[in-house]
Amino acid sequence: MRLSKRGEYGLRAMIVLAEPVEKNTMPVVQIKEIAQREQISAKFLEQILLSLKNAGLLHSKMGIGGGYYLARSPGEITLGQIFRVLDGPVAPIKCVSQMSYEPCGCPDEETCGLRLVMGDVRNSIADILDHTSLADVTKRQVAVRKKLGSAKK
Amino acid sequence: MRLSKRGEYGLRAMIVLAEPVEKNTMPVVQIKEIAQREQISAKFLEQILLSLKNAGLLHSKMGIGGGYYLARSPGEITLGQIFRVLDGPVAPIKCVSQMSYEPCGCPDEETCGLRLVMGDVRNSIADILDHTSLADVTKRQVAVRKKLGSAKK
DNA sequence: TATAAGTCCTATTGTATTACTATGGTTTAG
DNA sequence: CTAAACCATAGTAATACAATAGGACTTATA
Repeated sequence: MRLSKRGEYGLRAMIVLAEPVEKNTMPVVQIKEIAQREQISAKFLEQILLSLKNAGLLHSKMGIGGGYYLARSPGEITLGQIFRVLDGPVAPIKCVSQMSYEPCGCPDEETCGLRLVMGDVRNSIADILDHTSLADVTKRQVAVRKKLGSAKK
Repeated sequence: MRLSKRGEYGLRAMIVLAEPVEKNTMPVVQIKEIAQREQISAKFLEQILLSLKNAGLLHSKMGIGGGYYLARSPGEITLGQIFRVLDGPVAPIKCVSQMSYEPCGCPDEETCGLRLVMGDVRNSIADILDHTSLADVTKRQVAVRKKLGSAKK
């Protein structure tokens, strides 16, 4: 049930891109900077960000001083949107996918026990991913940092 | 976030194998019969059932009139156990896996926003899979069948 | 206006995984 | 003793994944 590197890197990058927006600093960030901070190949990241741009989640500025920035406010971009662009449907099997249904091969879909359970799984994953925005993530990060900071020796 | 065919077929087969136990009929079922009912390659299914047997979830009887049967009662076998044998860890990324943790590459694991969210995802998947037994599945199937039956024209 | 620093875009490559297929063996009921 | 069933390993074609390569395009600024 795993997240691809593509998805992982893309989500990481989007979280990084949300930070300056929340802090009201310069929102345009370059590929190179994200790649360094997150320890990933700049070239690989490039094509991931490109996908996100083509999907309308990012905008970019070309030329010197250019880079990427979020197309909408962090509160309006959910992890589910990002995930689906990079890793496709959330559902474990196609016959329970809301966004891109396809029949699976079972004899009777309506009474298929596996389908019932996998439907639940899909819903609980989608619930989290579609109700967690980039703003929520940074908020949680801040909370954890504060907690760790106060517990420091 | 998808379930492999291996996992899908294995889960299907286990659900089939739980049926006769619940009905108190002969619990030993042959590969061929499962393969036909679920429309899958008998040879492929054979090696899936073998894995499940080696993992201790199934027992088998050789020779004429032989076949596979559940190692424990349907109420004591969870989908999570089956899933992990066939598809590995439930967690989307290794750094949130309870059963087989490995560090991922992020600079600071404790404050990694992605990790926090993926931890939630892992837990909600594991909650469902580890708290749903084969008995639960057949129970649900029966309930659905009854409901559909009463609604029939 | 030349150029450096950035994004844009496509193609290719190497590797790993997936989903089977093939083959040959072992065990046991009848 | 043999047919029906399980046991086990190896191979393969297709696909997806992760990354690399390289050139075209855009823009700030000296």
